[in-house]
Amino acid sequence: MKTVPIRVAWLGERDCRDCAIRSSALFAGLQEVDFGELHQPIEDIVLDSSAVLYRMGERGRAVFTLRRGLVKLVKYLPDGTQRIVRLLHHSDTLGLEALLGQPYPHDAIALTRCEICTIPVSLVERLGHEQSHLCQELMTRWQRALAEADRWLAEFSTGTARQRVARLLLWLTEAAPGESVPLFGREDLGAMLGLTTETVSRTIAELRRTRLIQETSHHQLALDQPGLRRIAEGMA
Amino acid sequence: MKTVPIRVAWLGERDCRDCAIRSSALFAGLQEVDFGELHQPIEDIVLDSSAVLYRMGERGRAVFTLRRGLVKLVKYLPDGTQRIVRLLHHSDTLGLEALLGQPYPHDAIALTRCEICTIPVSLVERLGHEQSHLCQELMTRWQRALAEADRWLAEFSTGTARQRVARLLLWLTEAAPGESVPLFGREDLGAMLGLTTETVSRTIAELRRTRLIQETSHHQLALDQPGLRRIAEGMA
DNA sequence: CGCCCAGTTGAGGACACTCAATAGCGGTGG
DNA sequence: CCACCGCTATTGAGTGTCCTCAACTGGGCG
Repeated sequence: MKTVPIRVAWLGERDCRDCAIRSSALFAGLQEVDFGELHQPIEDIVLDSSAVLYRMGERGRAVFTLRRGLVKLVKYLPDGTQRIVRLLHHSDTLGLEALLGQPYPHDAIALTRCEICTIPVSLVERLGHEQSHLCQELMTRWQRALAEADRWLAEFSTGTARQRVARLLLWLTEAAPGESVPLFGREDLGAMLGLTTETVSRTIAELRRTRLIQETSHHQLALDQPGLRRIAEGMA
Repeated sequence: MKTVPIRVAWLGERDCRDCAIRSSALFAGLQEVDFGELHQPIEDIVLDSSAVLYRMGERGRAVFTLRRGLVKLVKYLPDGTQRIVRLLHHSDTLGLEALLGQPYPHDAIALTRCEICTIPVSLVERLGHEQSHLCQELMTRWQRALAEADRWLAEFSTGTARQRVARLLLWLTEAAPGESVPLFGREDLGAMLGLTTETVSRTIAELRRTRLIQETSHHQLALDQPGLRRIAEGMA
């Protein structure tokens, strides 16, 4: 269990009006006029892979919108082993617990280089009083998180190692359509799937031998999606 | 895959003012005056064990507060096997997805006899416009659900069969402190823990032999909590 | 009374885990 | 520039757990 120092590059502040993911961002429903209120404190940061966004137990003063990259949420069992309970990607929201004044319930750690919007809780609260639409938007975030959690449980903790790995790879293509799939460290994959690093390694090696996955460049994969889908569903 | 007919006993309508779990219920924060608005449409129903509250895919027009009993949320994998993704108990909220106009994402099925408040979505929406406090309350519900989901993943899908069963039994005592623990069918237990019915059966039998659990009456257990805790943490 | 379903138990095998040794890769320093 | 170190990934052998298939038991209910 090692700690990675936070390395943050400040991109400077920007206006949400110009944000590339505005349509899927937290303030999507607000009318133009509202943006006047919030152009100051929102900050846009970049995290390197394996940098820590926040730690479990920290009292949060911000929620985050993930603009680019992948973030893992990590829980630790009593015996010290870690379990990755969810993966967040483009346009997902992190740290909603802060809105309720609660400490963050996981470690949030970047799996790839990430761009992240930092939104102070105070700002959301201020807007929340006037904008009942924001409430709807927030609930949608919660709901999405919950749906992902359920799916995670159903797909990535059930079935053989081959099935789990196949499902995870397919999930990763869905998460970033068109882009090539990043291949994570075996330890992370194991923690996501409830498997040991050795088992994951063997499984990946076998998928490679049978040409269902191919490494196009450094830690980037091309998938045989139909083939993997057959495996994921247990038809192989 | 069999279907169980809904058996519903209508208790008649009642005023939330008198509700026994009002302090933990959805409208906890509303001032007295607000109750005038909502004494009509909230209904209080009773479900027998294994009755269906709602089915996955149904377009929901109500959210539910569980006043008494246990409810399972069931998802079905592509191959038809079922997985119980969460258990709900006293004062939990179900079907929040209906507030977003979405279909329910699971089957909700009573595991014990249940008392459940049915709250029309229209009512929540109506109140939501005036009461920003309600928004906070709703988010708290979402958050609790998510925390449970994460815990579920970490505790009940990891470790040996003995550990999982022990953790689930301990969870059940937490969920209803003081009361005796209900022992579910082996099939349900398996679906909760990602194990087969046979494995669960063997494990339960072994726990019984080693006196860590004892059947006090029909499907009711007394637990050796310290002993089970040792197993749950892997110290046995 | 006998059926039916749920639970139990057994035998055998498959799969994933453990422990351990090796191979590859990147970075550092001589 | 190359040798060395450390870390990650890979591979192997052996073991243990859980799954599968199957037979049997017992209680509840028609």
